[in-house]
Formats: sequence, C-alpha cells, structure tokens
Amino acid sequence: MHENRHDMCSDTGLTSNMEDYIKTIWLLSKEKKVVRVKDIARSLDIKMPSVTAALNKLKEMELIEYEKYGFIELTEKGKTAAQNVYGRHSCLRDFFHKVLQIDLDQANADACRVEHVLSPDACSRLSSFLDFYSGEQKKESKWVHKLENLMKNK
Amino acid sequence: MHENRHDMCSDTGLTSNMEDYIKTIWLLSKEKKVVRVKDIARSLDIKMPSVTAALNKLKEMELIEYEKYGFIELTEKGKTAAQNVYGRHSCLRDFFHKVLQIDLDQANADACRVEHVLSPDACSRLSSFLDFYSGEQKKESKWVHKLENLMKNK
DNA sequence: TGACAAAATTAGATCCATCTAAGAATATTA
DNA sequence: TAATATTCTTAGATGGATCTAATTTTGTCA
Repeated sequence: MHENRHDMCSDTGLTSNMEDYIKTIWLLSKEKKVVRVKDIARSLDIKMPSVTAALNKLKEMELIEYEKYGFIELTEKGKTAAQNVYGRHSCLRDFFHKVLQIDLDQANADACRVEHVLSPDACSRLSSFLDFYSGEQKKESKWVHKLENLMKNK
Repeated sequence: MHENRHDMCSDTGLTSNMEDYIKTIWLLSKEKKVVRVKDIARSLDIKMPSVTAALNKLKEMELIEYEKYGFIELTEKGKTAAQNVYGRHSCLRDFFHKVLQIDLDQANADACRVEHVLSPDACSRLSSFLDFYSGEQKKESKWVHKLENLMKNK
C-alpha cells in the first residue's frame, strides 16, 4: 500500500526529486568526469547535506554507486532512468523553444518542471508532433511562418 | 528567506497542493452549491483529516471562508486563484486532447499535473497556439489533416 | 426526543526534502 | 609534514502533506 501517496513520476517510479538528482548526475558526468557533491548541490541550488541524504537513497535504490567521501557514478539502471528523464526534458524544451518560441533559458526551466509529470504517452506524442513540425519547417510551409510570426510578437 | 524551498507555483504563489484544493472547491461549488469535506476528499482521493488540515491553511491564507463544521466557500481572492489554475488546466487539456489526440480522461490527468508547473508565459503561448490551431482546423488546412492522421495512428 | 448514523475534527505518527551547525575526512600548500 | 582550506557527512530541526485511530459534532428518523 501507500505506493502512490508521494510525488511519484509515471515513468521511472521515482520521485521528482530523485529524477532531478539522477538527471543532474548524468549531465555532470558528461561534462566533468568526476561528479562531486558540491557540483550537484550547486546545480540543483541546494545545500550539500541535502545531496548526501539523497545520494544515500539513490544508492539504496541501486541507481548510483557511491561510498562515503568517494565517487559518485550512475549504475546501468540509473543511466537508463536518467536518459529517460532527459529525453522528456529535451522534447519539452524543444517544444517550448522551437514551437512556442520561449527563450532557451525559460524553455529549459519549464521543461525541468514539466518533465517529471508528463505521461510517457503524452511525451511520445509531443515528440511526434515535433518531428512533424520540423519537417514542415524544412519545407518552409506557410503555416509555420504564420505561427512563427504570431509567437514572435508576444 | 526560504520562500522558494517548497513546491511553489509560478503564478499564484501557492503550493501545487493548495492549488489543487481551491480548484477542486471551485469545481465542486459549481455543481453542488454546498461543498463538503467529504466531497473534497473523494475528489482528491485523500482522507478527510487531510482536507481539514488544508482548509485551515487555506483559511489562514484568506482563500476560503470556513468555520469548524461549517460552510466552505472561496473568497474573491480564492476564486481568482481557482480560475487561474483552471485556465491553465483547460488550456493544457485542450492541447493534449485536441492536438495530441490523447483521450479526454488521460488529457485531464496530464493537465492536472502539468497545470501546477507551467509558467504563465508558456501557458499564454500555448493558448495562442491553440487558437491558431483551431483556426486552421476550421479552414480545413491540409497540414491539420496530416497531423490528425499522424496522431490517430499512435 | 433520544438513539443511531454520518460527517468532521483532533491527536499523534510517518515520509519526503530541505535546512543550519558542527565535526570528520580529504586535499593543498607553505 | 604540519597547518590550513576545502569538501563532505552527521546530527538534529523544520515544513508540507499525508495517514490511522479516536472523539466530537451534526443530522436523521423511528
């Protein structure tokens, strides 16, 4: 019982928070090679003790490998989940930025929040829509230009 | 300090939860005339004591009028906030349902979660997009048909 | 109107996620 | 290498939101 009382996310079965952590760890490990508690804290704009607490949970869930004062690395399971979250993120960011023409920073910020709550189906449909839109954009369809103008003047 | 540590929503400055409560109260009062703790609990799929606790906070924030064992009514401030949330909700639901062709129940479910995290700007742009889309739909534009087919076969 | 049923509240607990303050481990550098 | 600075962890607290169990209030109806 009680599985669904807390903030779980449709896809990964993790809380929004846990999703944020693994996404962040994944992004940091792509650019830094060594992920530090400090970096995670800075990225998520929280304090280090909060990170430590979260890392222990993530380890418990076998999403990361991690020893006290030691390295932080995603397990395969963790990587999969992170990519999953990031997939949703980029799909949303692209929609916000490319279609709705929200500036990139704000598009990212919106995506960061929405990514945890959008159903897999909605996400995949949004993705299809984006593909369609890109195609039309390449073909320089009139309606795309109209829409672009409409969004530009907001 | 500490204003932003918890789950605040861009628009109303309330938590997702509080937004859910006032939206629910608003919807119930439109169909029932007398809003009961029991109804709110059933709507949100939580237990009555949780509702009581929330009502006290909402009263504190002057979003509802409410006395122990008594009536529950939104203040003007509360109504405004509720309409605000519901505006976001319907905009998202329409996008999910009409554009992405997600069935209505699921569209509502997705909207219910996203409504708390979408920025006002994104929301108003999405709304503009929907207007544009509806217009094109009325004109029976080819691209709309193409997109409709694409989404139908998902 | 008095007994019973339904609805609402209080009390007390849990979980999640964060914080500050203080102390331990690690890294740097004079 | 000893002192210092940085990084990280522990301990303990807070706030939001929920729950169950028990109690109180309100409503119903025989």
